[in-house]
Amino acid sequence: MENQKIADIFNRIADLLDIRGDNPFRIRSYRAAARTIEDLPENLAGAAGEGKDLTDLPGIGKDLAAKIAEIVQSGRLKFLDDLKKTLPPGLPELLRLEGVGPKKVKLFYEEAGIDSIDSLDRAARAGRLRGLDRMGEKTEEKIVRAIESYRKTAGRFRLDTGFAAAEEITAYLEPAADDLVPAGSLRRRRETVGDLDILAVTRDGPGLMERFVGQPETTAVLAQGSTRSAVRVENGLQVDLRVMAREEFGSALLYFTGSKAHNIALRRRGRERGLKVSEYGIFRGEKRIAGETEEECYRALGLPWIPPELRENRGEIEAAEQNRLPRLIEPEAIRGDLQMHSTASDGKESVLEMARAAEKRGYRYIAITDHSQAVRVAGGLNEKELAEHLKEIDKAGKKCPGIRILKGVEVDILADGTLDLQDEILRECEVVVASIHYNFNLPEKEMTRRIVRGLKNPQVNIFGHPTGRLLLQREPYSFDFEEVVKAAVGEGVTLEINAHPARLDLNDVLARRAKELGARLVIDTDAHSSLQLGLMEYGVFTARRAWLEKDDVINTYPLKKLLDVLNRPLR
DNA sequence: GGACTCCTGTCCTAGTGCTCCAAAGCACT
Repeated sequence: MENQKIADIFNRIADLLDIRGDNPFRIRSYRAAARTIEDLPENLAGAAGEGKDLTDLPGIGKDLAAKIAEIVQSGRLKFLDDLKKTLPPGLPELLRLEGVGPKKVKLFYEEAGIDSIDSLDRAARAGRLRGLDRMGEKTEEKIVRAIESYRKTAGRFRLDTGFAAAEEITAYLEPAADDLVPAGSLRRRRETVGDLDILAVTRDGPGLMERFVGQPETTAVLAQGSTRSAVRVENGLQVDLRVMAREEFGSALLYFTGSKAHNIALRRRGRERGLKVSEYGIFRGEKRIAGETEEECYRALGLPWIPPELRENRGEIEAAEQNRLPRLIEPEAIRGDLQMHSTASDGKESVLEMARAAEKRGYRYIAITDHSQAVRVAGGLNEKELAEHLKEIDKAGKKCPGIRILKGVEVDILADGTLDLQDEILRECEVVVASIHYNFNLPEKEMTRRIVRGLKNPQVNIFGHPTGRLLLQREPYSFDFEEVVKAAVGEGVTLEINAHPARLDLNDVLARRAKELGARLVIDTDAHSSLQLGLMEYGVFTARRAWLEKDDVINTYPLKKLLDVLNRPLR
């Protein structure tokens, strides 16, 4: 069992208790435990199985340890099952709406009988909320907007959720298949996935299908046939399995990888050449001329193989035809990570622990960039504390000679565009990441001015998570992207692709545009624990979707060249 | 519910801005 699954159960309990108005400290305990479990480098179910004492973990006492044991053993938790019965099933979902928290959910339910997104939507549109305590017209409008935004992304899942599900399912199916490849938007590494398409080759189709629909995760069988079956699994994701013959595997993979726009363009191209392109192969008349591999399918269409990340019909077919597809950046090209946190602010591990973990990954350098004072929730540092912390970083550096630990900070760009720390201390840093964590709601012009002013500070090297969006959760703040990129280019500021799968910010489209405008990029994990250093691959996926090559990304550079770009001396 | 300790009772992550409504909920990692 994945740690995430146990953490999800605790978070669900916290949500329900929150809506019921339970003891806030009890609620916090569940959330704290969930976070501890998410960040755990080892598998909790395994540890529990070996008889390890789970109460040694921070925030896990006797009660929660027993609950974990129950989850590991039975896959369920009676406490949660009982708790669920006390409230309508649609209530927790309301918490996903921006601007709606437990207090409002409780109010809506108890005073207006609202028990789902749909009923809330109807009530808000009918103006039936404004009679409630502290509710007015503005709040109604805000809720309608929040629901619209939520619905745009409902039914989609973050890429990491898709990966975890795909891994679990393919591992389970492996004994019954010769070949097994997840296709669809997951293979194209889109930031979110709708459903999961898995392709298989096997000599025993019915046996594989039996195993697929019977997997322990299944909550509903949507379809079951000899070549295609579909199920819904525990977290709501729909998974399709398709069994193909060996000779059509390539064309099927091509078809099911998509995107739809890419496929349409390929089929049109085929038709122009007198060919019929389908998931079963490429045919001239009745004769199959390609189908077993993707390479031969593309070749039959007069094209080199196109990496899945580019298959969006955004110019990749023309580029392939003219042999000028980009040489996309590879994960192995990454030499360091320029944004991460330590215990000095809200990270889970010390500078030294982060450095040693990064060294193990083969990195040559990292930057420790803890928060500045404005981010109080994260224990951000003021000038004096940062000065002390920089000394600590130097000390850690001496203990870990195999990797260069750059002194850094993630400083907030305040609402007026000034920075949250004085220039003198920023000058002591080798990497200054400037980011926005507050006042997201400025009008576009004001926000643009604010960012540009922030980036014009000569100490700033990197603009962190530039749009501020959280996937499936929070829209980006509004600003003039082109103007900001131009300012960044002019000031020598590098734009971040934040690799955290909840952010992926810049996204693929904007990162590509930034490159076109002459910007340099960096891929950072923003890790809050050593485990999260592994999120780098998600940033690389996004960079590949943005057509980026190795040289577009500064943390592929050797240290000397990197410092040169950062305009800092090599010490 | 956990941690710490006073072994039953107490405290627990700080504080600010925003919004929208008139005192408080929500968001911020």
